[in-house]
Amino acid sequence: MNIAYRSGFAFSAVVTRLSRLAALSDADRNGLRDAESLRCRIGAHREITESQFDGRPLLLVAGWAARVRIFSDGRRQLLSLLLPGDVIAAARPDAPAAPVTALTEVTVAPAPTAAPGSPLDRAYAAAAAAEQTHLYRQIARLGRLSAYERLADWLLEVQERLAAADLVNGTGFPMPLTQEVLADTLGLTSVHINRTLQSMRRDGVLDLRSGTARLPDAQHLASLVDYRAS
Amino acid sequence: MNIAYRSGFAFSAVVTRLSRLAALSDADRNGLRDAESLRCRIGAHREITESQFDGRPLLLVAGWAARVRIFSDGRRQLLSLLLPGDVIAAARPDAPAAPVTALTEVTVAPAPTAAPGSPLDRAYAAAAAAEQTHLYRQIARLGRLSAYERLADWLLEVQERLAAADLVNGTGFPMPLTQEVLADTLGLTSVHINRTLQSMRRDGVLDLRSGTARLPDAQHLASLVDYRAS
DNA sequence: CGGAACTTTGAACCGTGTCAAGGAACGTGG
DNA sequence: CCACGTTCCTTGACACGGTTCAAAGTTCCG
Repeated sequence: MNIAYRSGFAFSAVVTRLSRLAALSDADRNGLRDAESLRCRIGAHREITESQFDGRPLLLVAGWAARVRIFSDGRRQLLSLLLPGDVIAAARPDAPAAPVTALTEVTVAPAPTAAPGSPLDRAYAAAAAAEQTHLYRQIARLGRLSAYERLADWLLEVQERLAAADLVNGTGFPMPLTQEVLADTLGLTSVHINRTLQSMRRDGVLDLRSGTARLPDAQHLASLVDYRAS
Repeated sequence: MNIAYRSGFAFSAVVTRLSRLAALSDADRNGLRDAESLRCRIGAHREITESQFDGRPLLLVAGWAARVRIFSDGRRQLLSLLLPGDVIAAARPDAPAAPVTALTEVTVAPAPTAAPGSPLDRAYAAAAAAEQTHLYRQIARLGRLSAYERLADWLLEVQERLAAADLVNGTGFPMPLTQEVLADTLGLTSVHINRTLQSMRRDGVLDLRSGTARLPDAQHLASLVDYRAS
């Protein structure tokens, strides 16, 4: 019962998130606590591999990460965003090169193994299902939405996902990505991201300063992209 | 042992595909045969729901299908393509509206349940993993590739996936989609798909006639999109 | 105080969309 | 077997959203 544990805010994102996916048992919660003691910090821009913990899946305790595809000519696309409380599935050896990269400084811990059918197991399954939903949404975003709409839809998704880990409060939510990373997420250029962000600010639908975002009119953004909250 | 079974080519796509994902046991193969007798045909443009077989996942025995997102203003995006041998996972009730639609006439059968750890179970898991890989690839395609590149990458993917079900032969492979459906797959317009297809034909890298495609220079297409076959 | 990383701005350019119309292919019924 | 309607494919002219290139401004941090 060390200091890190007692102050333990860093871990609460994981517990909060997973608890909402399935009612965890005490055994599950203890397993998560044990895993916490093994947590480790990874600097921004570093690659995250499961090798730290002999190939087990990881829990993203704090910070933002993403699965990234880089083309040989330098083009880059973020495939899937990983937020605190998300599970980083073990990469299959045959998988094509799509490493997970830390977008900010990141804290990870090994995911405790769950007994089949246990609440924790169901939470993992629900997390995997949620990730698939995010992939579908990203596809629709890239395929059919304009730059303004892509940003609107993405901001709504991030807000909702962070809320699931209790990381949204009255003043908004953390948004630590640079405009260039945002561009690689949304399939645009950083120049155009910049212009689009400004037009959202002008419209009074976005307040983004010093790494914190607020959506004063989420309703309106949602109507732009016919968004159904889950 | 009815006629349909003995001539049973329709089913071999499923068995072929799953056998390559994991060495199936005889019990698994028998289960697939039993499932076959329950197969049912669904017309093009009809929605495919699991309700036909009390909510169990389905096997796509023949024909093409896709998970589709339709926006309220009519925009449409195909999220994930389903080819013969693919597993159509049961939709979770909380899932956002992304129904599976038959793109051609389609034959489905209920997926036999697999004992945990059995070869069939591993085949299902591998199929799910493959689907996730396809989603990542679709994201990279939509986010960072030009129209010409998107088509090249998509054609290569389809060829490879159909080959996994033994549906590619010397004369090419089936490609029954209209240019409009192709547009909704690749996030483009049908007019632009048309122009891009023509330019591929002019370049001698695509032969597409009467529902059959051939890629005379797959190598070159692969180099365009730095493609690594799996 | 200096440098690196990030954001902002402008002007020109281009890939893709839009709109509109005509042509080919295909199935269906007389 | 032809006539017809429907669906799909093709083409042209033009518009526009987003990119490119280049440079200046800002913020942050050592």
